Amino acid sequence: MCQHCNYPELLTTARLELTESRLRVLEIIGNNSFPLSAGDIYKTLERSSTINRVTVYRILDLLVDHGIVERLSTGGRSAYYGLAPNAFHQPHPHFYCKKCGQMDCLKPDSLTVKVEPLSKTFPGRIDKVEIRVDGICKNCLKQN
Amino acid sequence: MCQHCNYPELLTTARLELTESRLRVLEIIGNNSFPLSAGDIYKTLERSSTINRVTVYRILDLLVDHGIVERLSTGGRSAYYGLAPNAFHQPHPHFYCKKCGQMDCLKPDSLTVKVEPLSKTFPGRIDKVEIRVDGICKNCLKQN
DNA sequence: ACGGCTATGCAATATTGTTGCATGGTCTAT
DNA sequence: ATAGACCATGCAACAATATTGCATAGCCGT
Repeated sequence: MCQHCNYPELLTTARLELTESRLRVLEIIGNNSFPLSAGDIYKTLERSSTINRVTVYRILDLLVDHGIVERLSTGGRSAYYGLAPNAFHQPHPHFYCKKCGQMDCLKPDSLTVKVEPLSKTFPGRIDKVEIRVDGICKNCLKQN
Repeated sequence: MCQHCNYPELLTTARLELTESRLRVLEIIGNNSFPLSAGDIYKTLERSSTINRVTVYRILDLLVDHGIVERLSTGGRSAYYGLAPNAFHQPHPHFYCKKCGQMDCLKPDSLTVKVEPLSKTFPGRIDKVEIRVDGICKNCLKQN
């Protein structure tokens, strides 16, 4: 849950038309404390009113392209989405539970990496560094 | 290309039946300098003799479960596979080119992360830490 | 050689994501 | 206010990736 982000403003600042669907997608992502899959987001939206699955994918692509939302990979099959780093959100690593598929955010300083040495010598363009911890979450450990 | 790994031995040490198909899958992964997708592996195998796509997926799952092969996520849609860290292979980060989908291995010490502080306080089980750099590779940069 | 276990194949299905086209709404310039 | 252009959304079909259930055939220990 983000106390600071103004979602309509995030959209308009990126010069994106402010539509009901886009705002709802962004709110779901921003108000959730952990990243969600496209399917999760679609199902949540569907509960309150109808929206097309394709529209959700397109909005997600759009938000990612404009740097408002971040697409995260998991140890599993589908991508997860969370608010992209901005003035209120530092980049941070994630934890993926191999058992239940839940993805959690870790504290920004719990794991850090120095990119400079690599970026000085790397011949390509570096856009971002993703750190993901895989394992079994507390809850799933208990169940065994 | 791995000069040190004995592939049949890797299989038998893990108490896995040594079959032609498993060995071929493992050799393809081990002899390649960068991780491959399941589809890549399947296509390569198909060129020399027939094998079922499902068999490839099952062998990959098996090798991952037994810690011989490592499943890597990408910024893209499918998982990639490389030799798992062992006596001859240190864990290392990877680079994923968003444009061509090529996945490359980076030097083990090019980016490192200290896990201990996290593992001391984290309530779940930590199996591995994956570091992936996303961007555009040298070749794709040239093409623009 | 026999019985059981395992690896593989095949077909069907599931999941996730994408594309092409139609429609309807919004914005801008007149 | 209206026309034209543009854009967001929906719908259907498709594409890529992965999984499941069941059949078969091969291997292994007795």
